[in-house]
Amino acid sequence: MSELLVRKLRGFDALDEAEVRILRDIARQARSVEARADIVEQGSRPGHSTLILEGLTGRYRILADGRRQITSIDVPGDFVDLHSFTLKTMDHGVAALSPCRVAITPHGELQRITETQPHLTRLLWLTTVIDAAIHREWLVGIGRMSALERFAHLICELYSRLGAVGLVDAEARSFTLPVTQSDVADMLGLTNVHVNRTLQELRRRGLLTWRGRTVTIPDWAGLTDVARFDPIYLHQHQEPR
Amino acid sequence: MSELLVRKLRGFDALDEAEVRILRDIARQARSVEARADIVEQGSRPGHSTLILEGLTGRYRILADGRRQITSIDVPGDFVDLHSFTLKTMDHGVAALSPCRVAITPHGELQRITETQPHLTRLLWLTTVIDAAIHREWLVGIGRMSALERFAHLICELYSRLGAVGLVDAEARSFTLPVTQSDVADMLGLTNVHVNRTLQELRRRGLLTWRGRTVTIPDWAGLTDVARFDPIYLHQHQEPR
DNA sequence: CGAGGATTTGAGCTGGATCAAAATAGGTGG
DNA sequence: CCACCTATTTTGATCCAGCTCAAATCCTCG
Repeated sequence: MSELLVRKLRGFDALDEAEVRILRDIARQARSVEARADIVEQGSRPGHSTLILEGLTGRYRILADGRRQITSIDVPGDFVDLHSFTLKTMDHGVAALSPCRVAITPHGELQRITETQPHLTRLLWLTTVIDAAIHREWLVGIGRMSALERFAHLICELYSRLGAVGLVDAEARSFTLPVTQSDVADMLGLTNVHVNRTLQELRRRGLLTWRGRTVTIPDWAGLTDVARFDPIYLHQHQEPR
Repeated sequence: MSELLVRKLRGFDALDEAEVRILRDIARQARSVEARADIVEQGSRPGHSTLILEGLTGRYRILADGRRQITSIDVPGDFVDLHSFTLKTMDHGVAALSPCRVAITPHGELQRITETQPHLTRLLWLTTVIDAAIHREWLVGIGRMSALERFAHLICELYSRLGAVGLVDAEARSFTLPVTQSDVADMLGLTNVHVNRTLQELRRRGLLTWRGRTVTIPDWAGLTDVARFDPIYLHQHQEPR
């Protein structure tokens, strides 16, 4: 069930058979979630962490006056709230951005892994540390880059992350992005109107198309150049951890 | 030497004597770092993690054209790069924002803790997960809040975090903030000019004074109100982890 | 084939940027 | 203790990227 997780962690370090067995067994009770439904509520104290099998989810905060900021997007193979295992209380919500399938891992199971599987523990720790690295990258984007640069950067990031779990069409340089422009606006700290205008500029420059739910990148070099995209922050390479 | 770390972790969960002994012994080779010097270089592969004993440090990225974004600020008792233990390669730099004293913990030591001290491992993991929670809070600020709101929020956060390690004057509601307005600008994603104007507005409203290196908060309720500050994201309370 | 959500366009506005210069403050050496 | 030097803070004037509000258009899928 959680083959994607195995695949993702193998991208960071080799796994032995016992570890693979544990990971294959880690996620239970797969269920479907409809688009826009909350998967984890802000302020809740979940007794399990949720793994995405299909679809995209977003961690978000809504301010009193309705302003929303999506602080991260998660893709299949990601835990949306592994951090709730040590944090205990959710300081933000997690919503399905598209229809999703998810599975859960009881925190007791994670506890057992920390007691008996130090290497696996370090790898799970690593995934939360990479979440933080992505947050930092977004901070640099929202804080210091233009709308055009950060939209381009987001697309580069998603292409790389989805690629790591085999969810891109490498031939066509395309992937499925089943979210609205308003969702993208809440990720980039922009309005939907400005996201739309920025998208048009990316199209005009021949860097991107986005028709239906499919994003295509006709000029990867051009896009990474505009985005100043350097994938090291994703740490997608194997080494002893 | 790392009494502050003990104090900080005790704020999250009770520690037994063996754990306290390990933590007291964890940081070695204290040294001084002058203001503005790099403590960890972007792209480096440190063999140890650095703990702050005194002073303030910032994690930062500089873009090709010189724009700088500080993605987090660390205070005494914080590891500036505990994440480098699993990440291996630094995807950003860490600089001393003021004169600092720091100590180091070899990664081999951390490795040993993950092999033999699951509870301590979870607490160290927790500190990195709280770093991420702070990143998310900053994202909400930069993405969706005004300059005034986020400046106020930063001050509330620093007061809370410094308070957790005993570095505020609770009587006077003041603390030492030995950084420049340009540093604050790079934290908030603003220019130094606008930070200055925003500071004047905070002063005018009687929410804040900042003379020399001392920040005083004459009206905590007013400041938290402007900032929409809710400290849950700092997770500063004891519970079994 | 219709309806409601999503995208797109238009027009005017504003928070924060930019550029430049003046006023202060902290350190330092004499 | 003073004079000086440099970094920092503050002010002023102007500009612009992205916002707001409002109204089409265009999908999509039931």
